[in-house]
Amino acid sequence: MSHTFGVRQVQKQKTRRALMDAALALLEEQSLSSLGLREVTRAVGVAPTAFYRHFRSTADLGVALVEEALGSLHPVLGDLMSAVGDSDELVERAVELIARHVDGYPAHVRFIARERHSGVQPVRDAIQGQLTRFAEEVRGELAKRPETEGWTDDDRLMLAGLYVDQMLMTASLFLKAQDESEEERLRVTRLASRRMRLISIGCRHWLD
Amino acid sequence: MSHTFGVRQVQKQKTRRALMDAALALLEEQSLSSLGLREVTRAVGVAPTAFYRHFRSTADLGVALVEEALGSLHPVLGDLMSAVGDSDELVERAVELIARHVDGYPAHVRFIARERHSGVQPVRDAIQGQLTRFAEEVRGELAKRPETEGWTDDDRLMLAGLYVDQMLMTASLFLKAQDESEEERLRVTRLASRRMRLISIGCRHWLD
DNA sequence: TGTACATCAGTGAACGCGCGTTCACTGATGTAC
DNA sequence: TGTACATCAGTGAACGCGCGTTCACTGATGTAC
Repeated sequence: MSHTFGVRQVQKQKTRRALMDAALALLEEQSLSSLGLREVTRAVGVAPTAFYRHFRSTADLGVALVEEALGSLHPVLGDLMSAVGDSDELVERAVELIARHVDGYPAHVRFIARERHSGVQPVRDAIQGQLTRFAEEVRGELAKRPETEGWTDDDRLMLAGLYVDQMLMTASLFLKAQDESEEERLRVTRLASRRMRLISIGCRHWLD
Repeated sequence: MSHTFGVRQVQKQKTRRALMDAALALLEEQSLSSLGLREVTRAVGVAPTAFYRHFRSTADLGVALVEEALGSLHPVLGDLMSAVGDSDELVERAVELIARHVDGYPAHVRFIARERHSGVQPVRDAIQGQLTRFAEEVRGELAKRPETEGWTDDDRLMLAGLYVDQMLMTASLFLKAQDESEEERLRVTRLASRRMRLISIGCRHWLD
C-alpha cells in the first residue's frame, strides 16, 4: 500500500478527528466566527497549544469541515442523477436521499447552511466553491437527459443552480423538522417534493 | 398629534439610531454572534454602559434590526403583487425591485442573509417569523390571480415559499455582484429573471 | 538486535488584551405648583 | 414666569474572566548504522 502510517501518524489523525468532531458539536449552537480555539481543545481534553499542530486558526478548521461535509457528496450526486427514470421519480429519490443524509450527518449539514453566508470569508468561499462545482456537475448530467434537449448550456446551468439551492433549502428544512414529530418530517418531505416537481414541470415547458 | 417628543426623547432616539447603524456597519464583515457590545459603543463614541439604556444585549439589537430590515417590506411586496400584469411582467418588476432594494440597503440585506441560519436563536426566529408572514401574504395575493385558480391553499403556500426564498437568493446574488462590474449585475439580473420565470412556467402547468 | 541521535505531537506557564456587567454618579430635561 | 423636586440618558471606574499566541520543554516514536 502507498500510505503506511506509524503509531505517531495514527495518533495525530485521531486528535485531528477529535478536534473536528468537537468543533462540529459546538457549532450546533453557535457560528464559526464566535467559536474559540480554547473551547475546542477543552472539549477534546488537550492543551490549547496542541490546536496549532493541526490548524492555523478556527477559520482553517472550518475550511477542513467544508471539504469533509461537501467533498464526499460529488459522487453521490452523480450516482443520483445518472440513474435512469423520469423526473418525478428523480425528485422523490433526491428528497429521500437528502432526508437520509440529514439524518446521518446533521451537524455537517447545519454547519454548511449556517456558514454559507457567514462572516468568515475563507469558509464562505470554500462553500461557494463546492456549490459551484455541484452546479456544474448537475449541468453535465442534465445535458445527458432528454428534458433539456435543445437548451443552451447557460440555461442548463441556471436550472442546475436552482436545483442545488433547492436541495440545500430542503436539507435545512429537514434539519428543523428533526427535533419535531414524524408528522412534521412527512410534511417537509411532501413540501420539498412539490417544490422540486414544480421546477421540473417548468423545465418541461421551458422551450414552449 | 399623538407623539410629541421632548428634547430628551429625540436625543435618545438619535443614540439608538447611531447604535443600530454602527452595528450594521460592523456586521458587514462579521456575524452577530461575534459582535461585541463594546465594539458598537466604541464606534458610536459613547460609554459601553450606555448600550444598556437601549438594548438588553447584542441579540436584542439584532432582533430590532430584523424588524427594521423586513418590517417595512410587507406593504412593498403587497403593492408589487397586487399590480396587474402577466407573470413575466411581474417577474421583471420583482427582480428590478430587489436590485433597487439591495442598492438602497445593502447592509440590511447582508444582515438578513447572514443571520437567517445564524447561531443566535432569537434573531433566527425573528427572521423566520417575518419570512413566514411574507409567504402567507404572497399566498393571499396568489389566490387573487388567475394563475393559481383551482389550486389548494396548501399548494399556493408552497409556491409562495418558493418565491420568497428565491427573492432572498436573488438579493444575495445582487449583493455579491455589487462589488463587481456592471456587466456582472446584468448577468445576475438575467439569471434571477430566468429562475423566476421557470418557476412561473411550472406554476402555469401545475394542474395539467 | 542494539545503540545513538532526530523528529515532533502535545505540554504548561506566562503575557497582554478586550470582553460583559455592576455600581454609584452627574447634570440636563421634564413636571408640578 | 419662577422655583423645587423627579426623572433618566449617559458616565467612568472597577471587577473577574476567557481569549489567542509565545516559548522552551518533554518524552514517545522514528531512523540510520
